[in-house]
Order: sequence, then C-alpha cells, then structure tokens
Amino acid sequence: MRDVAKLAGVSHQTVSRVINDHPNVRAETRERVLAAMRSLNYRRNLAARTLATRESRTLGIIGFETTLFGPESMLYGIESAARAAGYLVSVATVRELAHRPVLEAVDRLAQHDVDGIIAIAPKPAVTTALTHAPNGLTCVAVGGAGSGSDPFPTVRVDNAAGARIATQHLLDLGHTTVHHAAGPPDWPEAQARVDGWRETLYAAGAVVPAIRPGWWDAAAGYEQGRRMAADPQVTAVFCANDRIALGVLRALHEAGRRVPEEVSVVGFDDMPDSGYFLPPLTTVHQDFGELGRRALALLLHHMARVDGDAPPSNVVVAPEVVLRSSTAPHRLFARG
Amino acid sequence: MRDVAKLAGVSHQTVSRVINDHPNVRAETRERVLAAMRSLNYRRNLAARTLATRESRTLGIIGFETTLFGPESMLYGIESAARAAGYLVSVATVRELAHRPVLEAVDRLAQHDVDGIIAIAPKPAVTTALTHAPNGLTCVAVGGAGSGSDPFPTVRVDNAAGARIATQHLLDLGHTTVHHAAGPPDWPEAQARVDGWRETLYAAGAVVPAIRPGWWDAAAGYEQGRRMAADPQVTAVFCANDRIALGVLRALHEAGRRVPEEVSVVGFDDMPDSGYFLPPLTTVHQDFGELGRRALALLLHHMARVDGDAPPSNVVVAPEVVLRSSTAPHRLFARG
DNA sequence: GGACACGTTGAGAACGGTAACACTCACGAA
DNA sequence: TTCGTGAGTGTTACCGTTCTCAACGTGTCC
Repeated sequence: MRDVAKLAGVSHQTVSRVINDHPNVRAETRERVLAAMRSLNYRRNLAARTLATRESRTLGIIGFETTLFGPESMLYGIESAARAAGYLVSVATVRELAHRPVLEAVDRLAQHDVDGIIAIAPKPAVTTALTHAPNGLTCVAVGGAGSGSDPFPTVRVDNAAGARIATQHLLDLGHTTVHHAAGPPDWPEAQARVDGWRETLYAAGAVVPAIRPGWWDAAAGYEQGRRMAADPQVTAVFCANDRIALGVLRALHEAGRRVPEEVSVVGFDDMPDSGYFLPPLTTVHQDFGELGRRALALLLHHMARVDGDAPPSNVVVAPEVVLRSSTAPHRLFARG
Repeated sequence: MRDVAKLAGVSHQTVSRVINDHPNVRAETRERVLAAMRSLNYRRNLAARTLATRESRTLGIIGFETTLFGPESMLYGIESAARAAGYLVSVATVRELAHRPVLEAVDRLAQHDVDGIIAIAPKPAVTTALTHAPNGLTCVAVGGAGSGSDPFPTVRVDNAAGARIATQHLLDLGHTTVHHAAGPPDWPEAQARVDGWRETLYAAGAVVPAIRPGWWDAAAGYEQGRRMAADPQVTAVFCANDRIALGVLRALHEAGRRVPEEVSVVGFDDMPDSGYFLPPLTTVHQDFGELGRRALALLLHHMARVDGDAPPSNVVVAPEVVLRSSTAPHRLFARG
C-alpha cells in the first residue's frame, strides 16, 4: 500500500479511502490511485484489515460429518451466495451432534475471527451449544423442527406440512391408511414428519399404525420394509426420506409385492436420482440450495442490524410433492 | 496480551514465547503466564499473528458446485484431518470447471491468506489454472487421471485399474464381451475407465463395443440403458459410476430384461446406498474419505519442505471391487 | 474582508501479535 | 581474574490496514 501511495503521490490514507470507496476523494486523485494499484498489481491484505476492523469477511459453517444428502447440498447454496456477498466460507464439521463438539467447532471458527456462523442444526444439542457462542457473534441455525422459541434466527423446511401432503396424497388415492417408515426418533425433523403424518391420519379418521424408528439410510429402510412387506394390510408407505424409501422398495420387491400396483410408496427429499428408482419415486421435494441461500440472507441481515435487538426471525420454506410412478390408487378403491 | 503480560509481571514477548512453546522460558515463569492467561481467558488473535508471520493456519479447498458424490465425501476427510493438524478449512466452489472460475477461486483463497490449497481437479482446466497460483502457495490436486507430468503433487484413484477389475470380473463370469455406459468424454477419470475397460477386452480378445458418452447421472444412464436393453447381444454392462448404473438398471427393468439373470451390471464408486439398488449393485469401491486424508497429508508435507524442490509426489489409491447381486454367470456359459 | 462550512488530504496512532536484537546473570574455562 | 557462552528476559521495530484528528484550500455568507 505504501508503494501505491508513493507511486500515486498521495498518502497511504488516501489509498485506503479509494479502496473503501470513501466519497471525499477527488475524481482525479482516485483515478491516479487506481492506476497505481493496477500497475503494481496491488491486493489489499485482509489480515491487516481484520486486525484493524475486527471484521474478517469470512463466515463459518458448522456441519455434520456424515454424508446425509441435505446438509451437503446446502453448502453450495450458502457458499455461492456468500461469494456474491463478498464473503469466504470456512467449514467446521462435528463428528457427533452433541454439545461439546459443537462448542469446539464454534470456538475454532471464533478463533479465526469469522463474522457470523450458520449452523446446520438438525438436533437441539446444536442449538443450545450455539447459545454459548461468544458475544457479538451472530448465529443462524438451519434445519431442525423449530420450536418457535429459538434464541436466534432459524431457517427450515416445514417438515410437518411435507408429511401432511404426502400422507394426504396417499389417502386421496383411496388407501384406508398409510404406514410410516420413520427416521431417527431423536431428530426433530423426523419427529415433525411423524407428527404431520399422524395428524393427517387422525383428521381422516384412519387407523394410525405403529412406527418403528430407524436411521436415515437404505439399510434402515430395508429393515422396516421387510416388516411391512410381510403384512398384507400394508398398501401405502410414507418414508421419512428417499434413502429409506430405496430400502423399502427393495424389501417390497424381494417379497414379491409390486409397487405401485399393490403398495404405494412416497419418499422425502427428492434426491437427484430418485426419479430413477424402481419405480421412479413419488416424493416430497426440499430445495436445499434455496434453504442455504435463505440462511445466508438471514445471517447477513442479522449481522447488519447491530443496533436494535430485532426478534429472531424464523424462515420456513414450504416443500412440495413431486408425483412420479411409485404411487397408484388402492386396488379395492380402483375396483369399487 | 498486554494485560496478560502485566498480570504475570513479564513482557509481552515472554507471553508470546509461552504461547509458542519456546524452550527458553523458565518453568516457573511459564506457569505464571499460563495462570494469567487462564484467569483473563486470553485467546491469541489469529489475524495479528497472520499479519506478522504471513501464516494463517487456514487451508483452502476448491470444489465443484454440483452434487457429485465423490467430491462431497472428500470434504469431510480433508476437514477432519485438517482439524487434527490445527488448520481451518475454507471452501471456494466453482460453477464450472474452467480456467477462469478456478483462477478466481484461487484468488479468493489467496486473498484470505490460505497457507495451501487442495483442488478437486477432475478436469485438466483446473490443474492448468492452478499453475498460475501466486508463488509460494502450495497446491495439491486430487482427482483426474494424472498424466505423470503434473506440475504439482496429486492424489487420485487408479481409475483404469478399477475399470480393469470390473471388466475382468464380468469376463470371468463367461460374458463374451462387456458393454460400457461411459461418463463424460472430457473428464479424464471417465476416459481412464474407458481405457481400462478397453484394454481388458483387447487382452481377452473380446469385441470392443461402441460407447456413447453421457453425463454422470442416472438420467444419462437411463438413456444408455435403453439402447443396450434393445440389443439382445448385451449381457454385461460396466457403468462409469453408480448413478449411471441406477439409470441402466431402470432401463433394463422396463425392457423386461432381468438383472443379473439376463444382464450383469457393475458400477463404480460404491455410494452408501448402492447395496440397496434393485438388485444390490456390484461395484468398484473408492474410499473418498481416505483420498481426502491423503491429499491433506501430501499438502502438509509439501508445505513443510520449503527448502528443497522435492519432485511432486503422486499418490495413487487402489480401488477394489465389491461383489453384490447385480452380476451372474453368462447364461450360455452357465448352461455349457 | 473575515468567519465559517465543507471537501480534500496527510500525519500519527492504533490493532495484537512476532522477529531481531540487546541485555543480564550464572557458570565454567583459560 | 577475565572472558566467552547460553539461558532467560525485555526493548524496539515491524506486519499492512483503518481510525482519529488536524491542516489546508476554496467558496459562501454576512
């Protein structure tokens, strides 16, 4: 910077003003400085800037160290939006969604002077840990069920609504009731899907079958699918996500129960290849990229208003059902 | 830091020495400083340190803004290894694997003073762009085919070997030849798989069927699968990845060609749920987590030896075939 | 014509560390 | 005794920005 100042025949302060678009610089001077910057290929040193301003133009993301589809796709949404806003994104992953690892992740990010944090927070342990973030560090949580009483801004998909439309879709096809291949019971998102499913059955006066929770993967879905395949009463299954649905489809196939002729199956997520399952999966679409962008927008918004204690806003994104070939009218219904 | 020094009754320099584990500090003094640090809850300011040392303890990753399975899983491997080594990881994604976007990504990371870069570089454009990285910025490329003449260290899976074992596996089952559902032609990894497949057929004296390249997803696989399903000569298909295999499986199923009884199918990647396809997919396993860890180790290694111009090492990881239910002996072979 | 506001610029002090060097002191060898 | 040596510590400069404040025109108003 000193060299630029010398070449342009001004003080380093004036150079700084040009860099930061200060209004009070004569057009001609600005031009001279810009020319000098170009000719010296000058690049402002961010570390020095951070030291002086306590602002690093870096954002932190706390992620979960597992290849779940959602979290991964969000990263891109967040990163490209952050780039557009002039921020770099740093990632800290936790091996386990517990209090202590999350605190450590926050700490790691804070040490590197991030200006704000987006935490992928599918479980409450993450949110509570975030409460202990250093003062002045803005946090946004994305995911989870959203109790409405969260201490900070939140972005999430309306899981219950997604479950409702999925279940209702199956009821509308004439199925007397809908079984549910549930996700892990200690994940609020899984619980919200259970709730939406159950509500819809209640409202329709349908029997509510028992659920046996599992994990988010195809192996768990396969287990559940085997049980369901053995029960001839089962004609419609709503799965907590697409991977579970994949396992359910395999189990049904192995048991000789045809989808969708005998059993209808609906998933959740709409992963890129769900349209190529056997049969192509009807599912509830979540726009994770959009979720990431919204989370970033919310974070920047809250970072900006340092003055007022604006109430933590909560953004809820509505999912929608994608119709493919894994659902069909109930056989009795069709006949009758 | 000044406060700590005052409280401990030493100079700030001594505090600095304690932080950096300098040997020449009396044990008692060190203890006093540590106590002061604890009582003041002191945290060293990384921006200041970066400014003084030009070392940020941050690593950059250049990724591809698309939900391809491999790149995503690597991120976790890299991040957790980086954490163990005391580094934070920053991510810069590119929308397109072209020269310019990659240069911009490098630039963004350089501006934030990263100490080194791992680039997920499946296409040569990335590697060549990396050549223009600022001097002194160590880069490691992971992925691609590895020409052996790369200007910097490289980590990759031996794609040709993977293709060979997959193809050989099918030949060993008695198939007279093996068809290939290829990936994008301008991706060296896809090309290496083509090469491995072709070599193996040559060596066995088998006919080499024509290939029609596509993209990496199930939709492309479905297209290719439809063509193959229509050709009764096709009894064995080696797919460039699991997602393509998923599309091929669907196409074969729709055409009424049973897998594996009539047609055998092999994938590549071994995604988490490939074992739950219909039928469970025999595939070539790539350990992406390991790949990420290796890339990081290589990067740190090259960052350390600033002195000598060590030749760029190239790490090649061997893939292995995972046998499941999508392959079976050729029907004629079995009969005869 | 002098007081005053305002646009423009510069000098110097932060910001919080590390690097280089000087200094003190105890110890052992010449 | 005298000097060199090395461990332990303090002093000062420096990393590259931004911030604060003062200074300098220049035009405007009374």
